[in-house]
Amino acid sequence: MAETISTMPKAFDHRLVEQKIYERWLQSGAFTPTIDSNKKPFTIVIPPPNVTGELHYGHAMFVAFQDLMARWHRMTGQPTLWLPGTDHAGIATQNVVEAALAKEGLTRFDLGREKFVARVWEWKEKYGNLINLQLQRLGASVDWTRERFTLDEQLSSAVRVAFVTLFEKGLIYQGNYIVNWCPRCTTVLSDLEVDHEETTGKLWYVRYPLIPVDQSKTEPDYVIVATTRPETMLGDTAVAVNPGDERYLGLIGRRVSLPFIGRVIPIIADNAVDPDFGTGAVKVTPAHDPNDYEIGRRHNLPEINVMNLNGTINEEGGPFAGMDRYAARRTMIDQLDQNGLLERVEDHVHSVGHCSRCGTTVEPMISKQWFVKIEPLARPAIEAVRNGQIRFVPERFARIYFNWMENIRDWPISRQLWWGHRIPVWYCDACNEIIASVETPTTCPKCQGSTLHQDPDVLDTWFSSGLWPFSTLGWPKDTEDLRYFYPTSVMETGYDIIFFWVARMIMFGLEFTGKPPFDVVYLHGLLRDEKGEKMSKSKGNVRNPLDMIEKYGADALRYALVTGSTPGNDVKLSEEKLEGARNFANKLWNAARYVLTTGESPSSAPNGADLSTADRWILSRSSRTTADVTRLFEEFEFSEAGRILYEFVWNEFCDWYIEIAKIQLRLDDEARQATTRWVLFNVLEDALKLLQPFMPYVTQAIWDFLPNRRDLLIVASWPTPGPVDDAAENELALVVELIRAIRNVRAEFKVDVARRIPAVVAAGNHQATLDRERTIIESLARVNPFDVSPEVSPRPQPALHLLVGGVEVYLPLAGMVDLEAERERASTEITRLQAQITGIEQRLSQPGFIAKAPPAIVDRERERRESLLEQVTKLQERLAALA
RNA sequence: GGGCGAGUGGCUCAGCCGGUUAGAGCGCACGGUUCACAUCCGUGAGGUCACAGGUUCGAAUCCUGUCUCGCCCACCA
Repeated sequence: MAETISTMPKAFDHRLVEQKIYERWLQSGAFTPTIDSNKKPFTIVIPPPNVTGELHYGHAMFVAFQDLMARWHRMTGQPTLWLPGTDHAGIATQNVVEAALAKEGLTRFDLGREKFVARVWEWKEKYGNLINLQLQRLGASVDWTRERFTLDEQLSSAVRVAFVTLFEKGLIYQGNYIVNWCPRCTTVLSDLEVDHEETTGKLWYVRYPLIPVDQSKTEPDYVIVATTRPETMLGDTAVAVNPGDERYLGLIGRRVSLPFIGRVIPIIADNAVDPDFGTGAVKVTPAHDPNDYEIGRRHNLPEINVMNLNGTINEEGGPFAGMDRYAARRTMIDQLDQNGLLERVEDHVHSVGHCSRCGTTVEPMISKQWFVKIEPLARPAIEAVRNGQIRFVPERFARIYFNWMENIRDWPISRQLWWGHRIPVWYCDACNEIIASVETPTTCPKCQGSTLHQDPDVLDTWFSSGLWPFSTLGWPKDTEDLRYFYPTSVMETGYDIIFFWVARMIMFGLEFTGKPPFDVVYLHGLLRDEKGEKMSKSKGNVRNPLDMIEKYGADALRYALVTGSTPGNDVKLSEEKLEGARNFANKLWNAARYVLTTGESPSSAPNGADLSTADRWILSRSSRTTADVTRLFEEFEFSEAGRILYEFVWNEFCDWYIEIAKIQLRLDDEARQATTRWVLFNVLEDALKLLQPFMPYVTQAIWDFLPNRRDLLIVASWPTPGPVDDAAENELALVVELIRAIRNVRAEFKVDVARRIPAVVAAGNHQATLDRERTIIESLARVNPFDVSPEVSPRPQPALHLLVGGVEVYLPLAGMVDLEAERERASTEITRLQAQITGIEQRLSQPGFIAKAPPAIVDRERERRESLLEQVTKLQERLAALA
């Protein structure tokens, strides 16, 4: 497969390689794991994207993280399954299709249920395919042979089994309760599907006429109540006051007449009433307010629903029947005002619930719905996290999870929608028996009647998503996949769906499989645009990841998404960041180009004694990087791993080792050349392996050029770190520092880049090192001659003077040395060093430091002081010499 | 009303289970077209780590409080 260097373009062009490489991955079968009972698998099920539309950046982020994990684990030899699929996304998809229909001037009712659902399926086909295409373009190493969709027959059967199981355990019940109702979607919503927004509304003070008991003139003739939703007064069935409120003591038990309707309703006492709010008297509308609902239940008040499902007033609303709720509100206020029943109006800031899918103001209403009794499911789900069976990364989200789970309320699961899993409940027309059944029943088990009709509602889309980690693997059947890959390893998703999804998966996983569905919940931050705004279609700041892939490459996008952030913290993505990542991919590409031009790597590893200091240094750095990246991956610190790889590749391998390698290869020394090539290839290969999870395309593209490469990089084995070589690292650090210092003065004194300057070095005990590395120093610092001896006497004069560690360098630059400036430089440096010494001495003399600080720290401080003092001495001698 | 996160060079962010001289990328300044790369190379400037207390031999890092920004939760008629 190896291509030749001559075909390697000067810059990495992702457009030329990405799709071909993906094709090869597919053909290789590498994405499909081989089940091996001797090996522990690594499993991630994808958070199924909604088939509402195309993927956006946020999806690209989870792809980047999950693919990184999958690719890494695959290379460590674990059978790795990353299972793809999509979510039918009930209300969301129904709404987008309805919106599309609206453009044709149609509603779903014009089509009817069957045809409408067919339309949604067409939509699903289109966007499901687009999503898959996008996943491929992103390089997702998902196992397409196991692709799932929440409405697949198998998954639908899982839904029915789950429902019936809960039903039979008494954990699913049907009831009339107050729920959130979206009048536009005409469906119930769970609390989570309601977004609350601070809104400045009005508080209307309305007079409710008291029914007189005697004709005494001293009593008031009405009670004033304050309301933000006057239209709901049509359904009032009481006025409530706090039992301790002295103002109203005499009125409790009295009755008022409800304006417009004339209904006579009692004044009751209830502790839920806050005497300090409004007038201290509150209208009670059990059918349209959650608080009032509770009060109503406590006092056995009638529950009068005054609204139709579309938000218009129903026949209970008397004169307002048929009007929209807001039109009714305006009309009622006008009339109250005209009749002298409106006491006053105030501005009032309160939070108003909106449908999270369409933005319509939600109406609390009493409605008959199916609910999951959640507490019995929540308890073990809390415990599983508390006892560490499931770990949240970052940990703080566990507290958020606990807080929600401990205050959880029953979950309304029925939805008055057409797109979704039909509730597996049938009603017998003859005897009204309720039949929950996995298979469609034909006769009523109670009366044997054969006229049955199915509940028209569908299930909340999250009901099926909650089963996803195991329904995708075959549950409720006891499949080989389920046995092998479940529980899954990591659930990687955004922190915004902890309640919607993560919590439900944990509850359902424990309930239905007896096991936590995953070991770790890794939560990435949310992606924001360069201004820090949440990306959303309504804001118009969503960009198609394909555009960015086209421009910068999938590798760049992925690298940019994974680095420069911490788990759980939001990420701002700018094009500058993508550019940087693209440049990094190109840097790697060019490093590889260079390595390839050097020829071929010797087939056998060199004898350790043949390695130069620089060889040993880069191999040691490579080992350290390998160990660090592996550790960071294990700790889910992907960003940090990406950063150290960047530094290693760019700053160590490219900036230093390759430059040194060029020198070593120029030497007339075949053994040295061979060794250098071996090191170049060796380090490059490991770097490619380590970067494969971040940048799978460019690394594979380079891999293809390496000689004797048959296998794909994706199935190469993860590198194991070799030994570290502290001696080599220290020696090269000195060499680098020395070269930098010389370059620094050259730049400062504007010495022509090409010009070689002489250097005289007093190396002290670094004599051997500098002698050995002289070729490198001469070449990279452009010095010649490079005159090294333990001590220099006499000192060159005039000359620029540098102090690097314990090494003194004299640069006798004819005509450039200004004695006064040199004195200045030396004394500035002395001042700087003295300040450091003073700092250290303060530390050392602080009471307790020597006694309490770890000895290693104390020793280090002492050594530093010695070294600094030595430098100061040298500088003082220098100063004296300049005088 | 409760909770969480953030505040570090011009910008975007690391570091934060305490310990040399607080790092990176971008931007900026100066200098570079020879043999991997101008999507580049070399050199440099730039930070009272939001503020105030405290703990400690030692604090960007731990504790308390304050301010600013963002987010989440909550049945504010």
